[in-house]
Amino acid sequence: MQTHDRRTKMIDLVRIRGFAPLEELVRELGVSESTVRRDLDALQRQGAAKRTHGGAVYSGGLSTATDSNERQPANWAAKRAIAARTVEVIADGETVLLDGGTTTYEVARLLVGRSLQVVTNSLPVANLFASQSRSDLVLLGGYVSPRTGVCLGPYANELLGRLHVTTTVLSAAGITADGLFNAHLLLAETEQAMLRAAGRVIVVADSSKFGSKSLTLVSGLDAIDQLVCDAGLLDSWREIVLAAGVELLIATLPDSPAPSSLASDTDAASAKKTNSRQRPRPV
Amino acid sequence: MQTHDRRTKMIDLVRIRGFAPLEELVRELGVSESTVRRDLDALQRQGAAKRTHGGAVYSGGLSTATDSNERQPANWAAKRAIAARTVEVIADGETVLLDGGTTTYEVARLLVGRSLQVVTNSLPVANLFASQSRSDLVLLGGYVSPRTGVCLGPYANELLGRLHVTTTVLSAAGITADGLFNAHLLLAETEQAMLRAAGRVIVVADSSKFGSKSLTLVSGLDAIDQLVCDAGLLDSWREIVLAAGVELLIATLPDSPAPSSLASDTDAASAKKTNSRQRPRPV
DNA sequence: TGTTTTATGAACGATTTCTTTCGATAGGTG
DNA sequence: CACCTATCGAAAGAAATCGTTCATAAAACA
Repeated sequence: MQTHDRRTKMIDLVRIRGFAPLEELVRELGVSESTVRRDLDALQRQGAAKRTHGGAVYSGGLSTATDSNERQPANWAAKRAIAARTVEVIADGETVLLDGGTTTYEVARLLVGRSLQVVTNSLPVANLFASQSRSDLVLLGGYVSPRTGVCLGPYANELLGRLHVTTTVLSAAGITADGLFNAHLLLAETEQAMLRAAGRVIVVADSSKFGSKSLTLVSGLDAIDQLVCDAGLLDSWREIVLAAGVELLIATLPDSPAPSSLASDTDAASAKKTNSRQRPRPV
Repeated sequence: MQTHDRRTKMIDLVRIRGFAPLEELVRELGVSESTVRRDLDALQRQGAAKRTHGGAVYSGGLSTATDSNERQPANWAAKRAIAARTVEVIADGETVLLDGGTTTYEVARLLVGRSLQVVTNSLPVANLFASQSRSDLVLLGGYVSPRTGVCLGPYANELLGRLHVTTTVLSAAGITADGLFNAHLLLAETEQAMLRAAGRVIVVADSSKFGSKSLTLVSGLDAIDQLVCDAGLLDSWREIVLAAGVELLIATLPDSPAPSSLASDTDAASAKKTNSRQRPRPV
């Protein structure tokens, strides 16, 4: 077996499994430990895999580009908080349309396990729900953008034209008084179709998005029903948003209620613990 | 922070990253190493994660169910050989439509990195190409089947009606003289649409599929241009296939590191090596 | 054909991680 | 108030992994 073939097989194995222990690679490829280590070094330099203690993780795919690497911790905390606040206003049984983007991805993660009908154009989001049987999943088709993993193009827009969802969760690259901006022309068209398909439009955007325009205008602020943002939003922006008739939801950082309840890990005290969630909800 | 919340966050982190080093979990969750280990043990007993040296891998999703576990080694080797033979008859620059299924997934793996236009209804296949910029990717939309991760339904079929591809690679649950069979009614319709969209139809099926019917008939043998199978195909089936005007491609196992032969090789080689090492060559 | 380069496997010390064990703290219970 | 359980953090020995080095074999090359 040649070196190149072996490395191809190796990265195949790592990619399929997501993580491959070194010992397993040694066994399945029939070469020595040293050779596997050297190959993994080469694959790591090449960017296809990332070595860890005991093996290697696949890092060539979308997963690395989107989430594995470090993001700004502050931004990440804000996104998580926004996502946690967003899922509070989504009820079980709804049909939810999820846009692409890191913030909507966080929303999607928190929705996994809920009883929902999910519609999305994002491949990473679809992967979250694909294995679940709790929620139905509808994927918009079309051309898949390599960098972001979202489906674009006329097919996606046309399919959207025939769907109606109760709630659309939309992301944005920038927000000004003029409305929502996005960096992709095709994506803007798809998002406009998402707006038309929605009974309720929720926009998730951290405060850093405000005041910055991007390539193309998606829609005006009046198309938005609810906007979820972190507490860093300036008062001037709050006024602008409220003046446009948008309900503003501010996510607070310290509180992070995980709505997903796992099965009883320890049988004893779980019943009492579930009561620990205290959130006086004024109606 | 409560134990349950912490474990929820932990499995979230592991799921997002695919692999999470222990040290990273210690840092991000703000607890001691011992606690993280104990939690990972619990999550592993629960089946949500799998511990490895230095961290944990997510094991709750589709990846585990579909590929990480062991498949039948014989069948797997046949599928790989079929896939290797199939990609030989696919030229760069083609527009290839890839069906769902484990064999077509192997074909897809070997096509990653080629310069192609790929159309598929399979989420796992799409994930293989999503990160690549070498090949364009078009994903069929529609309802996503939770178990297999393929897109089904009228939307997928309608989109297929407007596409034309040079080659369709189709899988089958069973093959008889009547034609191809499949186990899903909706999938059969989608595959019929795939046949109509194709300039050339390649069916990949290992020899165990022959002679077994399944829920529904997809098409007759005359719709097939090329059929790729392993060498275990009986002559009687070969005649039937050839009589239907199908070009038959038999996949051979050129490099199959069978464990028995590998072991004997190792023994012989080690004996020889030991001998030569004991007698150093004079310089 | 002889030389150079590359690839491979084995060994050893250094480093890291794992498991086990122990003590401390918080919260519930009689 | 005393007791008990569950959880957590820390330490130490055991085990596994990593990086390096060296010798051999194969391949590329002149």
